[in-house]
Amino acid sequence: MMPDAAGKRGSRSAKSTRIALPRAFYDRDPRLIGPEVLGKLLVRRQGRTLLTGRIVEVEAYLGADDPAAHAAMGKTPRNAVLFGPPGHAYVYFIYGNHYCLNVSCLPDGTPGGILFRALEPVAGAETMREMRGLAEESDLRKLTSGPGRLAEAFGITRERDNGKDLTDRRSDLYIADDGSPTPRVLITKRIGIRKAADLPLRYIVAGNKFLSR
DNA sequence: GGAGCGATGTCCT
DNA sequence: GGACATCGCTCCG
Repeated sequence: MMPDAAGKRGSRSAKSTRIALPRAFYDRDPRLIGPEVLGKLLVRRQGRTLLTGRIVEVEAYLGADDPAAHAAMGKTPRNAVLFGPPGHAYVYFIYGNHYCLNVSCLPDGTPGGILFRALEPVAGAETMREMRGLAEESDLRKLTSGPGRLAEAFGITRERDNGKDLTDRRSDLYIADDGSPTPRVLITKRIGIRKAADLPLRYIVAGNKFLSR
């Protein structure tokens, strides 16, 4: 008679409280989103298997003020998603070998994004291992600790996923909040870039074992 | 366990 | 033609 979810915390299963992060979450400065998206889940439907990873490391990329950002030089066909509405996947191919996943931030017309750098596997680790081509006894940390690694483990490619709406729970790729507590966050310099290398725009879950490097 | 380096596609100058 | 938001392999200690 009183369907008050907030008052029934103890009786809710984790799955029933798993909701997609809404578009408004992304309609902000990436520097605010970075620390808040840690602890959320990246969810992928891969055939019949559900792949899930907890987000433990991200980086913020800005617009014209950030020389390291793909958006710094203005809108091109490649980076157009960063200039579009918030909450969409920006996937690019780098070094001839790897895909990287970002989510667009800020309102339509204003560029910005968050790069996903590391996940902690939650469900579907066996499938992730197959996607990565790793042996069964290999270290779990090799699955998703690095932007190229997590993209491979989740089968993320530009062809399949670029531009996809990550706020749609019915999609085969979205970001979810399962109500888990906000982790303790540390902020460091970004990794693997030449330009603007000293800006403190990397956000990590303190002490997590699945960080890159 | 760390430095060095090759692989390799795509974009922009 | 060069740069690149990477990875995994060597080689060296």
